[in-house]
Amino acid sequence: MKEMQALKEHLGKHQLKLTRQRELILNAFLRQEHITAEAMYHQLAKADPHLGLATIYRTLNLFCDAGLAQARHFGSQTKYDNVSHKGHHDHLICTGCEKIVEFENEEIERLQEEVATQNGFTIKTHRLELYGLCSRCRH
Amino acid sequence: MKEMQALKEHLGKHQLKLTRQRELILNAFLRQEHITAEAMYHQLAKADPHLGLATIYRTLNLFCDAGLAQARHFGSQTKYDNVSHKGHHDHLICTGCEKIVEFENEEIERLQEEVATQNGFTIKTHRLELYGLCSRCRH
DNA sequence: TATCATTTTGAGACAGCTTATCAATTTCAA
DNA sequence: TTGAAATTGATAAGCTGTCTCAAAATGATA
Repeated sequence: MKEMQALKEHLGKHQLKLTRQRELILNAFLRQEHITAEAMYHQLAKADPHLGLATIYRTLNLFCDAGLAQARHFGSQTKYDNVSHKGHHDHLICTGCEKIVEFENEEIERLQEEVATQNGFTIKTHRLELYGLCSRCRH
Repeated sequence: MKEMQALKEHLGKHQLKLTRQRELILNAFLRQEHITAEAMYHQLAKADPHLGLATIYRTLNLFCDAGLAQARHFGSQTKYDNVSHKGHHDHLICTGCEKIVEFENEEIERLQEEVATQNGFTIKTHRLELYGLCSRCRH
């Protein structure tokens, strides 16, 4: 599993340790496209009733540092996106009803690469969010 | 000033009143491209030391309802964008040295509109961030 | 201009989400 | 196996934003 390898590499580089909790949370996280800490807390309560919410937050933030996850703030909550499902999932967000529609557009991706190259950058990940009103909320 | 007109129109339609505070906050807001409630609170402390933070929040949210402002959640804070400023730029962010390069790409913007239309959305604003390494940090 | 129902304000209490604290536990290199 | 260092769990604390409510301001009406 390449995500586990990536995590181990990050841990090694930063004198961090691989724990049972981190493995557990990573496995659960990889099954998601995006999830909140709170949702993961409830989801993992069965597997480990003593797993603390703080540990979930710490670990998800660790995944962000390791490049496995990306935090997205919406409303008052933070959603953690699974980066391995991403790059092909940008978001259309309705500011009226908070509905989120995922989309992919290869042409946009290509132009992003172009812009990056022009500026001497090598893209690792990106975030594209379009905010507006869905057809229902426009009326 | 057309923003003041728009505000008055909105107030009239909703049985709301024009107050000294709302005028003060609007004038300050129009000078900004985007600002947080907290920042505006400090900025206006000189003009009116008794202006409450809750009033700032209420008023900025009112501007959103009136279509003058657009709230965006950024990190743990909410930024209120001045809708009348349209010089929008996107960001290239180096994860090595945290350098930020601003760019604009009309083609990407056009494609965004296209995607939104296909999904029945009307875009009000967007956010595009490309994360990667700049030429210096790649080595 | 005076009246007065309605809206708004300011100050602080409150609520939701996230992070900090810290003693106890776990990891992992030696 | 040992022990320094990192991590955990439980909870306190912090931060941002909203709610409450008595007092003040607004503005339609007379």
